[in-house]
Amino acid sequence: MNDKNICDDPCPIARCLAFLGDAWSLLILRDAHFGLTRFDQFRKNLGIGPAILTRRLATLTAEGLLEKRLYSERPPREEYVLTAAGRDFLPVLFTMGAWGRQYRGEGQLVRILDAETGAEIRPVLVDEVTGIKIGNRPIRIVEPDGD
Amino acid sequence: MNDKNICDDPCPIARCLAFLGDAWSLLILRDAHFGLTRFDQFRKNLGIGPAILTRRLATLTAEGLLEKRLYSERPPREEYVLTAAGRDFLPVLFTMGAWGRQYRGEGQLVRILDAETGAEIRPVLVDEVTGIKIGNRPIRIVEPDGD
DNA sequence: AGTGTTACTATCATTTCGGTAGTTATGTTA
DNA sequence: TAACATAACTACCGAAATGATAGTAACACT
Repeated sequence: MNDKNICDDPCPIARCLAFLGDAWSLLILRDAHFGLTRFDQFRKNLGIGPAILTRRLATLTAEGLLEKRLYSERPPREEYVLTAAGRDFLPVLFTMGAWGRQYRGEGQLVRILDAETGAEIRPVLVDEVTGIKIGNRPIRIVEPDGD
Repeated sequence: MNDKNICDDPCPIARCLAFLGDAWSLLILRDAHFGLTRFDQFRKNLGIGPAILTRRLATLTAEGLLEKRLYSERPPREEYVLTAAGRDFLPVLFTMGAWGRQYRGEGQLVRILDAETGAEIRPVLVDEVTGIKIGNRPIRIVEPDGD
């Protein structure tokens, strides 16, 4: 799993996985979407070791999904907030959640509601143009021309 | 990252990540969706070591995303095919791909077309009931009742 | 001065990874 | 029939990553 190789990969899935291919990063992003911003909030909520958390936050920041923001000058304290790229990662988390709910849904699960209507959100991936669900039609992969 | 702990986690995203939280597993699933079924096909296409591939395939099989199928009796040879749970994982890969295309799209990328119409597929995650894009409305998380 | 808070860094045993070589069971070729 | 090829692995080992705990830095509060 070498980041450099993967970033040259013409597959957009591989590009995404180049640095987001581990569970901690995705769980950190999940928590960031649910409102957490500070080191100790992530650490306590995830039960992750501080060294690993530091490294993951640094990667997510370097890759532009999180941004450091000073929230106190004295003492100097920073928090991590989602960037546009980080916010746009939400669909990935939702889609994973939908799969987990369907295939690993034993027992009690967290529910995700529309904050205003209170209706449960049921995410479905569709084609933007046709509105047809992804997976219902055969697909064809086209490799890019040799440079 | 202990599987047992995470499987008790009430978050469906964490449940999904419990065993799918690494890049190789997701890339194997991607290749399975693109038609690969055999050990050596995965190994050559991914450039993954055989020991790791064996472990990942075993996990994906044990977790019900892939299924072993005998394709030759003499010599005995098995291949790996997607189950329903594996096929339903496609939206996760597509969503990752959409993010990768938008934020890591430098240079040439693979394109994914509808096999019949030839139109490029543009995946969007929407709420099944309202049709509104995920991310456009505030959400509320509801923890399950304490058993 | 002593304690608490927040965001880390340092250390180290254990685990996992990645790469190469070898194995098993068989078909194919000379 | 001996040698080679193929497919799907297993064994091994050095390197890297992980996880857990302890310690540090910069302050505020009492």
